[in-house]
Amino acid sequence: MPVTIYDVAREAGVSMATVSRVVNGNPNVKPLTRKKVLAAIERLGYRPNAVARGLASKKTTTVGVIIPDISSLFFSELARGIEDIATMYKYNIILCNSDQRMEKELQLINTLLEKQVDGLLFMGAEIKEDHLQALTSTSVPTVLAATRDADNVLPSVSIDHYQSGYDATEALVQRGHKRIAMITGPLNDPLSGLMRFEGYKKALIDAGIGLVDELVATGNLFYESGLSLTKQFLQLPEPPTAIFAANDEMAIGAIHAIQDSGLNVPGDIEVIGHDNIRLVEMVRPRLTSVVQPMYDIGAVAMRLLTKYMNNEHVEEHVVLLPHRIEYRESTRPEEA
Amino acid sequence: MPVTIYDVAREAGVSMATVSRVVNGNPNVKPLTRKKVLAAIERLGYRPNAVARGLASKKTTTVGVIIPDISSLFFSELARGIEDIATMYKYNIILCNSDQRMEKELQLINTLLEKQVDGLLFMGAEIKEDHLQALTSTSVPTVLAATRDADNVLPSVSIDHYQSGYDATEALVQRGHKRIAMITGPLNDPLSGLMRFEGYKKALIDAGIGLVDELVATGNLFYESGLSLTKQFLQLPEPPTAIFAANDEMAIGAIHAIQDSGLNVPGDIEVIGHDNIRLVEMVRPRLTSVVQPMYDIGAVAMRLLTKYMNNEHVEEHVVLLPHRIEYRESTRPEEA
DNA sequence: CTGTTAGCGCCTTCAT
DNA sequence: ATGAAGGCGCTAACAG
Repeated sequence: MPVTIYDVAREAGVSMATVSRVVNGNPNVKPLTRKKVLAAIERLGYRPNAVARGLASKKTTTVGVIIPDISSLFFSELARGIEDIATMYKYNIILCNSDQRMEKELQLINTLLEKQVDGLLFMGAEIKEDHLQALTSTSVPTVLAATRDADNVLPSVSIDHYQSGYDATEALVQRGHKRIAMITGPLNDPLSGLMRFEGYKKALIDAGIGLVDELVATGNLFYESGLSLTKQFLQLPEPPTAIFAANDEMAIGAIHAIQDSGLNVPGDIEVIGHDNIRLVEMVRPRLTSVVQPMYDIGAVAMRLLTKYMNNEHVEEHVVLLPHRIEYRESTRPEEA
Repeated sequence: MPVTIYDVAREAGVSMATVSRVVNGNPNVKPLTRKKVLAAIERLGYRPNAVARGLASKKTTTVGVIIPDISSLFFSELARGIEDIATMYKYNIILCNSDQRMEKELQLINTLLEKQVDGLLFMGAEIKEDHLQALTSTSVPTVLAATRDADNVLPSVSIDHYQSGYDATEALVQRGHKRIAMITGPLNDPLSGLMRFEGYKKALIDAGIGLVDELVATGNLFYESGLSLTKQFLQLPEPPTAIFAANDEMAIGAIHAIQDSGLNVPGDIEVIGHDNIRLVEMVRPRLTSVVQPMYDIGAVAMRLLTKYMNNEHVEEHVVLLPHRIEYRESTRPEEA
């Protein structure tokens, strides 16, 4: 039923090799011949079969993308960066949600390899030995986006989470705060969880303040957890005067908890978030946040992957993108 | 280099057909033989080539998904519903952003068909003749999600946008309002734009209020437009006492504009949004909104698609999911 | 229950 | 510049 390259060849009075050449833009075709073939293609409504092409050429122009949760504000932005660059380089993406479940992740890697993707883009929290094993035992190139394996064996694109945690805390220190609370992410996440927390601790120590256990709480990155954990902070005999939350959603929860208790942000308590998702502009006061360039991470990761798929030389296989703090109304102007 | 079904056959001392059978779970294999084959597969680390399988079987277990923008709060939720059900039925999805540009949409349809997807899930605003043409001239089944073509020629899953606009407005009418403003979506979008607006008009007329031009503004669905358009409303000699925004982002913008001008929500002005994205819980006051079940629309659309791909009988090819209003603090309790 | 044999639609040398 | 022919790895009758 569907028209094949063979039908076109017959219609145009040439061989299938010639049709293949014009379809693939091979210059070794006489203009007149090309024209005939093009006409036949048009007449028959020929549409190349990418699966057949994939089998013959061993390239699918498709990359697999494993993402924790596409409905997340954070990851969907990353995904957009990935897809845009993929499109630019003529790749399509197969998108899979992993919910960060290791078993699912490993199974997805396998499925995607079965589908003969030309490359793999992996997002997740912790990269364990099993991941490395699965990802390095194939010749299909892989790039990690917004994460990194401990020994930097895999190419990756991310920011320095230790430093970003440090910077956020330091900004609060510089505003004269002594009681700076942190709502961390899950600590089994080495980067967005642990590293940001480590940065926080170091900044406190460097400031001669030191860590106070009661000012640290571990959240789950969702709004509600920022809300409830902050309420607990507020019941302390001596509540914090500033809060650093490991992501923006929790930071916004913190703001609301503070406001609900009749206090003012930033007047009574300053709040700083992390990631700078679009939401930060959609609350009052607008949230000061550490900018993690999600879109760019996705875009750069995909670009890097194209280089590997193309066997191009790459200078640095671990790229750290810069971060910075975007100041808004949830913090006061810095003290002089 | 890679191990093929043929290698496994040799290793196990059987024919490739037998290997194929055990790989595909065909019951017509003696247990002992199956065991031998499985052992050989294990030993060789065989991984089936889905591209070859696709060529031979004419099934790719992959569906194409065309979405306006995966980074949107609205569509990413839809996408998650799609992907979850796809996974449940063993399909993978190729995800493509269209930005609702017709040219891009048509080109994506073509690319996805070249890739031999088993089905197509389309999201977008307006379904034009060209779309219909492209989508109906192939035997690959298509389902529209969160949209619908005017003549219902294609299967679709959505809500009744006319009714939802009507209901939102009526809720405001019932609260005693006479000056009810609406911030519409782009009116070239027949459903989320035009239909909701039509519902609004009808509700006003039914209430004996009638349409007031100065109380209608067209936004672009983004927060900023809700913010700025509401500011304009507030400068009217006689500002509205209630606002219905065509989506939640604009509604939140409206709330902030009202608050910025020193007025109270819902005390001075009530606000109602549309869609019920996760954001509605993350503002103060929390936003009353018309629930459009994004996740379910995606899930149901995908489920419907599996039926078509499977040649199952379907009762109703146009499904309208129910909507309702979730009341929160941006509206006052209904007057008795 | 198992093996044989054709393709699936295209790319890609290798000749010409 | 063009054609012929051999796969790519697997499924799907069809025999047996």
